[in-house]
Amino acid sequence: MKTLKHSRHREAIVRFLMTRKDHPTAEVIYNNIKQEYPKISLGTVYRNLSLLAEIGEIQKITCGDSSDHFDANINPHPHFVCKECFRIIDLEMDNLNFLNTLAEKSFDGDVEKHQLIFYGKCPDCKEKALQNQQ
Amino acid sequence: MKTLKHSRHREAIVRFLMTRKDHPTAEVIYNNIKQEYPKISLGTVYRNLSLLAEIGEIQKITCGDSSDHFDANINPHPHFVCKECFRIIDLEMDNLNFLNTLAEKSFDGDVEKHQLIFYGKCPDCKEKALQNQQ
DNA sequence: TTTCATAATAATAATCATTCCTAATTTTAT
DNA sequence: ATAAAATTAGGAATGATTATTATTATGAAA
Repeated sequence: MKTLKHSRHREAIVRFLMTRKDHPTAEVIYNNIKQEYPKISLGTVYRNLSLLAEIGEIQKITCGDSSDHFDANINPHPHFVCKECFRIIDLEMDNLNFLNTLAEKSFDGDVEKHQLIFYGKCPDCKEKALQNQQ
Repeated sequence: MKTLKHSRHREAIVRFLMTRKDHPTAEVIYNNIKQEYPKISLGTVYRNLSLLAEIGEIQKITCGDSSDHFDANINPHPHFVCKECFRIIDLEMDNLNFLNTLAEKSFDGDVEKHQLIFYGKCPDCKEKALQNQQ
């Protein structure tokens, strides 16, 4: 197994990700890190994001749009995706681990984790729709 | 709004999808339909899959691997993805619509639907792992 | 603190799924 | 049958992501 060496870039990626609640894409992360480290390359961002997700330090979110999103909050929690503005919102719901147990009762496999994504209209877009009606 | 015209290809795609429980990718669907309609093009498969998903006649499943998968069963149900063989399995669980209600209580948006994917080891891979231990 | 093995990187090419484009064909309402 | 509009094949284009390679940075051991 490969031993990790310290990397400023990787550290910066995690640090940046921890400041954001909106689950940015690799591209967005790249553009932001570039301000601190102008020479960083997009490939480095992708490589480190994969690595970090693999070792479980961050979480990759695949919500159905064209790009993957990343979340520094590895505590299992559901997400909401707005079908209008495509923003991703963390939902604060009670612990849903019981779903894994429930799933395991329905077949013979081992369940380790789950990803739960809700789709609909976010508070902002809901509000805008209401205003347009009047 | 565009009115749909009848299309043998689109019909064949739906018909094929209904015979499968394994949620094939566009590529797999293409290779199978090709045996009945050798001149069909991959673009046609993609276009029709998008269209069918849009009008709600089929369902697109984005589970985190490189390709989208498709399901003719539009009745909401959770999926299981094996982290070893990557197969997708339908889970037969009790109705989980209450999750949408629960989610709506946690913020101000409108929830229309959800996608629930469990990850772990499928029955076959679990069995294989056991045999290798002995 | 030098040395050295190896991880990490920049830059860029390559890959792969998916979408777009266009001219030709099919469908269907009249 | 006619014509408008949807559908198609074939291939080019796009866009996200991964792979490649030569160079640089890191960290353990001497």
